[in-house]
Amino acid sequence: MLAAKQYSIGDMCDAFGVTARALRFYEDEQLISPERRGTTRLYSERDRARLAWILRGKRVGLSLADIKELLDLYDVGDNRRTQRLKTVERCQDQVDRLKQQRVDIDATINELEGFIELVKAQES
Amino acid sequence: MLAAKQYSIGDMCDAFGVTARALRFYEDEQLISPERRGTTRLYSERDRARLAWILRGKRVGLSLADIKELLDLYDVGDNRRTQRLKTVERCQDQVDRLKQQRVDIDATINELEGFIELVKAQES
DNA sequence: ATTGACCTTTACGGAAACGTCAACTATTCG
DNA sequence: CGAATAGTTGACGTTTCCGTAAAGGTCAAT
Repeated sequence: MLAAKQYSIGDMCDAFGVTARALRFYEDEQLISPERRGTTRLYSERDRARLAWILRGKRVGLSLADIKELLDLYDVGDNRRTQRLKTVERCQDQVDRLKQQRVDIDATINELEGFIELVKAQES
Repeated sequence: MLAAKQYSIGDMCDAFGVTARALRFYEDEQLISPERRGTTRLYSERDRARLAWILRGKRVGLSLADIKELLDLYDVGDNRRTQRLKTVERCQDQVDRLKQQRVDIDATINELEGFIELVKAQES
């Protein structure tokens, strides 16, 4: 047992709604590094988890560079004190950014919803 | 009285933290259209309000094209029924997108904060 | 009249994040 | 075995959002 599932690039595309080109690009940028059987890529559960992270990161406006940095931070748990402080700092920065972004989003939602009501309220 | 305040492009840059290049670009893209005294741009309060909208739109991940569309919708209040329905529909789409984005942001914040705690918890 | 600050237009440049061929290879199905 | 299907690596193209000169106009102050 324990036959750690593997997925083809096509499987990944279907599952996540991304193109193969994008996956290869992420690999070029070192965001994921699937195994190879010969030249063919084989994605593991871990790769899937990372991809999910990547895509969510993108949706919240992180650059691929940001995402790579955070994923790398996740990977190395063996930090020394100074490094760990930097890690925390970088993460905290992103958290702060995201919180501000949430404020902006709420404001935009409110404004749009207000406008929608206003338009709806016009008699035809 | 009623001397409707005007702002130079430099004023706008200072007030909003954008470059003049950006403002001219937005004008090219028809997101704002300040008056001219000769060739010099004069921004009104309305222009300021629009710019605030633009910048917040950007921060929440809208493209300039999206923003232009929404601003244009705001402008024409004189719609007919079918047009109004489309307006509402387009706005609602954006609202839905933003709500999903907020979910993503919350998830990402949680994950990052969890990770921060984890890193902090390591004894040095 | 000259300097300096601020403004103008036009135009080329550039990173980010892929899309889109092209030209092969590897595997599989009938 | 031969065609179809899925995968591979470049290499160049595309869109968005401005940055960055280049080359000069305007106006107040010295």
